[in-house]
Amino acid sequence: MPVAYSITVANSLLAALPVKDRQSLLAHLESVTLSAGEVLYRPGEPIIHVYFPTDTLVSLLTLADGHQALEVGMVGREGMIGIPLALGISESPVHAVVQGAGVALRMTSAHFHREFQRSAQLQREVYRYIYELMIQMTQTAACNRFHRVEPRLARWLLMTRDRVRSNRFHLTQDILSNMLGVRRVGVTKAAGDLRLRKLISYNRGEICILDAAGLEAAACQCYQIVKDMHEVT
Amino acid sequence: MPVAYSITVANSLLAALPVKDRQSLLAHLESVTLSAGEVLYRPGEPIIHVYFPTDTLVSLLTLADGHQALEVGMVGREGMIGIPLALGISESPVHAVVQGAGVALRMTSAHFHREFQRSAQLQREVYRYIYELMIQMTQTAACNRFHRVEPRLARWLLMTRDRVRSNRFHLTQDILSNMLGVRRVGVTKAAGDLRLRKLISYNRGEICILDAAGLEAAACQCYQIVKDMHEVT
DNA sequence: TGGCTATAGTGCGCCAGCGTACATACAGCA
DNA sequence: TGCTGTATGTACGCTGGCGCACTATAGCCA
Repeated sequence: MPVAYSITVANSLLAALPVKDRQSLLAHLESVTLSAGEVLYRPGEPIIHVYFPTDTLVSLLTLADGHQALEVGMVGREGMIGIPLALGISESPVHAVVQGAGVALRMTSAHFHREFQRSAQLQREVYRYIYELMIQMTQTAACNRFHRVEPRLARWLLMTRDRVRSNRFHLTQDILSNMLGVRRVGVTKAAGDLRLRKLISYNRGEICILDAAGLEAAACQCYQIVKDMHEVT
Repeated sequence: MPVAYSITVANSLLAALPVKDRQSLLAHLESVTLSAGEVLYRPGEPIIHVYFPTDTLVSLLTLADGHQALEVGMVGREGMIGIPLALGISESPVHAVVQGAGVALRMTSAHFHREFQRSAQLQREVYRYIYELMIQMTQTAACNRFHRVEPRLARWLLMTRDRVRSNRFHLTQDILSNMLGVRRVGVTKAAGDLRLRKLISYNRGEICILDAAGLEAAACQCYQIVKDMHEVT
């Protein structure tokens, strides 16, 4: 689908580009609707497109022998999927799975490569984003190691909210358990507790954040740490 | 200390550069001896130098509220310390702490910046290394989440061995516990077991790998996964 | 209307790792 | 020779999360 100029600002990474650079990207961008569960990248397979989410959410997942998946990064409107290309690598080290259905702008690897070489501004933004993603990844790693399920769940919901800019989203406990690297039952317990405290509500996958401030209090500090870094840098 | 050309090949990242590029770096490189425990970077503080380890080992550590440190990355002769500079950021998101004493080549941030702009080859190598580091980080994240202490310890020892190219190195259990994000006592147990199985020996911090193949068998697959990626890519 | 599937809730035994405290043991030095 | 600090080993109760199995409900479709 051809892309209107206006939609490019819906992705913060693109929005940060000067008008001229953004316009030059337009011709190669294509608007696609991604559906939940869709797998954008698999480790070892070549990257066909890069994606700039506007109102969708994508998880970066890694595997470990004999275990379920674990989310190591979350990408929404603030970033892009396909950063290996910016590092000169044409495949992804992780799975990229669509979490929240929605619209993203995409571009073939070849076009991205050309535009990337041409625009110093684009380079700057992408590298900066890689840095932010590394912060997110390292903090998430420590969080997964040390913190209890409930604070981690709270953090995850808040991060999702920031990226989809909505207090409601669709997510089953089963999927959540894969993100957090815990049993589904663990999510049931933690979520049940958050609901008891009137911080969230949910029903068959429809999650709603009722009290964002309260949820922040229930989350581990990792949420604030990553958020602060993002804003300061 | 002025640097002999020959030593530059001791760091794989530098060694991969064409002779010309490497020679142009020479003038700005300085050889320094790093001692164990030395802190190269602290989050929020500006990066003064970048480091190219030759026979030293540096840990990248992150903190989480109210907990000990956790290692999220390990850098030896195969890489460099200071990648944020390559991403246009002048501070490190993580602590960088010298684990194994030894020699590294270093360069001021300003010089690095200039050389980096000038040499497409250097850019290529550094970006490629960033990619590898991301693989290491994501795999480590999953490993820390899912695997037991003993396989993780085995993996850690093997990774260290690969980087210092020696079967002996100095490391107390206390330090190890910080790397793995577990109690010191947990390390005592796991290490004691590995010793019983004649895979390693140790005495007051002097660790020796006796049976590398056996240790690989005792380690989780994460070791091989990261290693394979490194070699294939 | 009934049956099927996806989602969520409960129960139970188990254990790795935690927090803590204390007991060695070795190494260097006065 | 003894002192002191560092490194290592042991013990004990606790608990969060695990694996597993089963139940309950809600939505969808035949």
